[in-house]
Amino acid sequence: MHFSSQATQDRPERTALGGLDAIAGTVSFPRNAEIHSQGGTARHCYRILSGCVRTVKLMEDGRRQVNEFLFPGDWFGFEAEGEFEFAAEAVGPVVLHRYPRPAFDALAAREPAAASWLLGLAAAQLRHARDRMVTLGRRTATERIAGFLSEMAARQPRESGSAVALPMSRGDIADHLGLTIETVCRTLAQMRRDGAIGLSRTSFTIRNRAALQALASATRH
Amino acid sequence: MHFSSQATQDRPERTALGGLDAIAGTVSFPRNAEIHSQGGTARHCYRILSGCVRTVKLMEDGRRQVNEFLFPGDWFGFEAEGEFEFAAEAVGPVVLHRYPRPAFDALAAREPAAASWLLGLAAAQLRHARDRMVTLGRRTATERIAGFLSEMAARQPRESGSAVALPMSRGDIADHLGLTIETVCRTLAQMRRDGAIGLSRTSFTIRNRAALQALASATRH
DNA sequence: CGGTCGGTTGAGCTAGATCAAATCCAGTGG
DNA sequence: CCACTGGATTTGATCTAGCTCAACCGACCG
Repeated sequence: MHFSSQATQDRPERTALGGLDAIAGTVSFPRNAEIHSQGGTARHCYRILSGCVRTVKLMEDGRRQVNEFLFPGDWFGFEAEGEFEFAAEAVGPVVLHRYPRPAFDALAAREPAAASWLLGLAAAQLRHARDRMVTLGRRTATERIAGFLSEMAARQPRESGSAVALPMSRGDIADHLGLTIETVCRTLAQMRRDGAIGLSRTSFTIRNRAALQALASATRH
Repeated sequence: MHFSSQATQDRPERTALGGLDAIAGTVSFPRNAEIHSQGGTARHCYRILSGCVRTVKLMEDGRRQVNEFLFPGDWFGFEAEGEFEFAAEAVGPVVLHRYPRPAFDALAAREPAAASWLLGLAAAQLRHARDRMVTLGRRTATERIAGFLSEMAARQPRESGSAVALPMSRGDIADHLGLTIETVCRTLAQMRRDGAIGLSRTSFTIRNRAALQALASATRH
């Protein structure tokens, strides 16, 4: 899978896209605050400075899909045209840079470097979204959870063997992976019993990377 | 859901992006031929002139995910960086315009209009991919099938009430919706029995649009 | 110290998968 | 034109991964 791109694509802002600094505003949100709503007018796009954001689609009857978890350096909201197709919510306290869409779009239209950087960003998110379709369409609960833990570990730079933060709730994880809270709990508990991971409410450690990888891509039958 | 964008975004080619014509080659593929392979070097991107293409991800053990079905006017392969993350295959006989990536990328880097058109294309596919995540993560088999039929009907311009082509096999549909062939068959048969659709192997007709819409977005419980 | 809100665990239940036959064509050859 | 053949589709019977319902736990908070 590909996760590398999102965390590293804030670079152009400091080089070819210096113009972005000029239009950025800094905003903060507390835990569970709505940064923008599903269906709301897309007036800004955002880059995360600190904290974790979830993007959420809600069905009329309350079923929920968490499209992605976003971390410092990640951008969101730039692909909306007119209105947001999903809500963005703060998982914990977050600080963001916020860019007004008119100025942002104008910069992309004017600066070829900005446009191509933005295209790369969209392409990376598209590739990531397609990986997730395989997960949601064809993987078992154990594979989904193991893959999710691996992704979290890969996206959080830290010394190997140390704890990986799980800032989001079990419900968020369930709605991200197309499972229920109970299945997430049970599967995590089983992995702990098997010695693959250490587990606490808000973090985990990889005890046996090979076992976790095996679970993430188990060949069926 | 959004499907409109893909079928209409060949327009700039005839206006601001006249340069694309100069680098296009025309190629044909027979039924089930591989247009490009998963993991192959991304030397071209493509636009469909006629026929239907499926983009496919294959897991090591043979589980398959059909990311999308593409129709005349749709583009694919432009978001690959280095190598393709999925294979593209001809559902039936297809004719394509093929664009060498170096020339294509150069045009996008040079022409702001080309870049912004391409960004719109990527953004549309991203929004579509995210709609599909809700389907794959949270919808029932009946909702998936009803939604799929509605999408096919919306994407194939034709006089209302006439038959909608289903050029792809039941297996393709199953792998697109994260179901099995048997579930696809049974669900379609049930909808026919309920009078919502007329059904043949390679097409269907909408007999009762309201009933189909209701099935596509049934409120659970 | 009691309340509340996540999280965990247990006991069935069911939508959809799996396994197993038919059946239906489309294409082929006579 | 018709019989034949192989893959695609349909239908039936059964199984099970993951869901639902329910109870309990435990950390944090005022």
